[in-house]
Amino acid sequence: MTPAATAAGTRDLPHPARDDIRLEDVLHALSDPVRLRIVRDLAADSDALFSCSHFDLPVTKSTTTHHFRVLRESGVIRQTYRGTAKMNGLRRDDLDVLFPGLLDALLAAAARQAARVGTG
Amino acid sequence: MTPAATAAGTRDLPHPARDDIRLEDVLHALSDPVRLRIVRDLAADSDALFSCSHFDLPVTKSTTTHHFRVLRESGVIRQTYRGTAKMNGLRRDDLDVLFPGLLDALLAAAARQAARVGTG
DNA sequence: CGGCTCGTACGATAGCCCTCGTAGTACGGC
DNA sequence: GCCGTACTACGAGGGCTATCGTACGAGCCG
Repeated sequence: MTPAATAAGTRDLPHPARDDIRLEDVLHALSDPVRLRIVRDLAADSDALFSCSHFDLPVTKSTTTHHFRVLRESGVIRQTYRGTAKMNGLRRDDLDVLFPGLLDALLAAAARQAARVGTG
Repeated sequence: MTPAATAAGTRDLPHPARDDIRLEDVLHALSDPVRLRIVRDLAADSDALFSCSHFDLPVTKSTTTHHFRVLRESGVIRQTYRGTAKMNGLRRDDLDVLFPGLLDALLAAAARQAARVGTG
């Protein structure tokens, strides 16, 4: 009902401000295998936005919603409605300002482990 | 009672092998403020080994033991007995081989946040 | 309008985790 | 040998979390 939300069915979702993003929350969000995989997939095509249903995760839809919310509330991803779909994208810009090099190091570490163990 | 442990009171503690260290476990270990602080303190004097009681943590001794064990079992620190004291050191060598640049990025991120928020 | 798909909300359950207190073990010094 | 120090083990409690099922709202298409 907010005047800003009147435009083209764009419901807003609560995101933490950049300065409210805490490192512990980011690390906790990424310490779950399902969420780490989501972030890796999002980073693969960094510019593209994927809907929640685009991912093939070994959990139900309810749990998927939960994981995406954890990622959003920790400041790792940005979610915007596009019609009935919810598009997800990394908050790479904000994370790079707050913690330069961290995201790349994390993604590289995840990729390295996936190649080593075969979990990706 | 093992023959190897007979030498000079060196009780052994179970550490994960380098190839058994999992990124998710490392991130989970570091997602706790107390443990993140321990790691930051250990990294400050990277060569030195500190006993558990060296740290001034806002938790009891039992909880401190618990946190050090989580850090050890996740592969972040190495613990060795030295008489009655237990010396702690970062496993920087192993972590750098597994995840190059990750530890430095994490420490830099933690330092940056501490400077920003004043939690350090 | 009717139905379809996408995602949410709510409740429930089970497991994990942080915290602590108390009791106990290992080592060093007197 | 005895005591103090450093740390551990065990058990308990309280809270968070991951997971699910079911029921529901929001937008699109015919």
